[in-house]
Amino acid sequence: MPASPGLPCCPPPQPKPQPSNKPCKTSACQDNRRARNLKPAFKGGTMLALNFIRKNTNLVKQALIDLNTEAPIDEILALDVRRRNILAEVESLRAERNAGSKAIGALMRQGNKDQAEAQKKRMGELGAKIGALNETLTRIEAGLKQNLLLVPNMPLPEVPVGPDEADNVVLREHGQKPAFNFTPKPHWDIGEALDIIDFERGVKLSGSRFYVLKGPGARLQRALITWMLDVHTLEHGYTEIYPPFIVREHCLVGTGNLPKFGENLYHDAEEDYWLIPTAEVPTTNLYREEILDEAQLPIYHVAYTPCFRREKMSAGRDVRGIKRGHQFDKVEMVKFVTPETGRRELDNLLDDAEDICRRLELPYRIVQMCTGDLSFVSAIKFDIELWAAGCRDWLEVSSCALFTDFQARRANIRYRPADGGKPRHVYTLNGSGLALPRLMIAVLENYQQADGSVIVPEAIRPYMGGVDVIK
RNA sequence: GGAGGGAUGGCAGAGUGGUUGAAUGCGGUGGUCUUGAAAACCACUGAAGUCCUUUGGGCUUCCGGGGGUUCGAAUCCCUCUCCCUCCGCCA
Repeated sequence: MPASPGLPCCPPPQPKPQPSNKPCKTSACQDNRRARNLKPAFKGGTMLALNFIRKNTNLVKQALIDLNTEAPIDEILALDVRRRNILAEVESLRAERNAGSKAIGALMRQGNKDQAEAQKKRMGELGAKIGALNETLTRIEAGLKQNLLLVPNMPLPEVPVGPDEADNVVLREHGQKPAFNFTPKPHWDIGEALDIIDFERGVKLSGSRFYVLKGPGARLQRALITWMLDVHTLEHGYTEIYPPFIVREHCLVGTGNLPKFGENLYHDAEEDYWLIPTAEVPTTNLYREEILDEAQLPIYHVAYTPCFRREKMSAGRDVRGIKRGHQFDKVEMVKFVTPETGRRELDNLLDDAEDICRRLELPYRIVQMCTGDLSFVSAIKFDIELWAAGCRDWLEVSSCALFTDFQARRANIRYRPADGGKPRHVYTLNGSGLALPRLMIAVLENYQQADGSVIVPEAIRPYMGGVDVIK
């Protein structure tokens, strides 16, 4: 089944490497006024999704079954019919009024007052009619918009079909799980023994699911962050972004976190300020409401940010250790590409994330999400899971996904094709590269020694200020 | 937080109620000229929606967002947002 109206049907061309200091030619850089005064994203992109639903209703409904979810498709189609009927009527009335009003101007200039007055009266009546119809139309369009925002992305044909995570597919496994001649400890024991993770004081400050990193523990995390940013920027061709950690609501609508998943977000009670749950949100929205030049694509960005999540939906899960907190750090990669290159770019993105695991010499595996475990916005998604020897668990440290034009439609991110044709929506992708707490867990647990110390992986030693072993 | 000034097409910048989707300049595209190029000249140059007898044509909407006045709004009124200047506060 097609992922979207713009699904690529032929092998994409070789992606071009992105010069890291390419001059930024977006209109936002030339003049940031437009980027600040945003129109609702509805009129542009989302209408194309509507068009797709209209023409491929059966495909969409089958996709919803595969995704094991629901969306108000029938309501959308009904509203769509009403909308177009009323629109046709309103527009022809408007055309009539425009012509009539123009005639008034001519009559006035001729000094023909009586006829002008009569015409004014007729146009006034027309105006009332238009006003009433328009009010109905506004209501219908608002309803349509709300419903459309609840429709998930369509999975690519290659995504395995299954109702839940049991049908996810482990594609491959890399590296050797470390062998120990002692019983490896979980990271919460290692961290406390080395006095580099302070759970009690974290809870004292902020409650459950908070912790404090201390000394070499804090340094280890900082080293990993800096090192990963260096690898992605210096070797993988990404441009580093330091974005706001607080965004407006429309950004979260753009990436698909809202309106459906607001319960997992922190936001200001008085003002429209939301803490980001991932760097994906500000980074993807960087180019919202813009039309880029095709020559600017692909754009590769990498951003380090803290992430804030309420974990309402995972209450009670993973309460021990640092696996799942309300605040965590992450290095995130985001790509903006042409539709034709989207699928290939995902493989490259995944490889860029895997590269981090390989260089740290950590055992990992790649899991492909089946339809039932795909996120709301993803068309196809691969997770990277690191092996943690202490808790004997595979930890999800990265989710690499292609969103096709789903986010681009919601955030209205487009590009003008090099041949000068109509603007098209870009494809967006992202993947963690990587999430810090779980990466920390894997390092601590896999690199632990019998005496309780932890060896610092060679790749990040230059970033550890001479510390090779945490003891 | 207080006072004032602003927001127009890719950019600059006119436009204070009636063929203004928007002058003019720059940029861009195509053409004429030229051995080639430049210059000059000519033409074209935004987005979205919708309908039709759909390689095309019609209509509607859009001059920061929303609302109002009017037969008719870029133009008048209200409101919000953002930018700039000055004062206050501050990492």
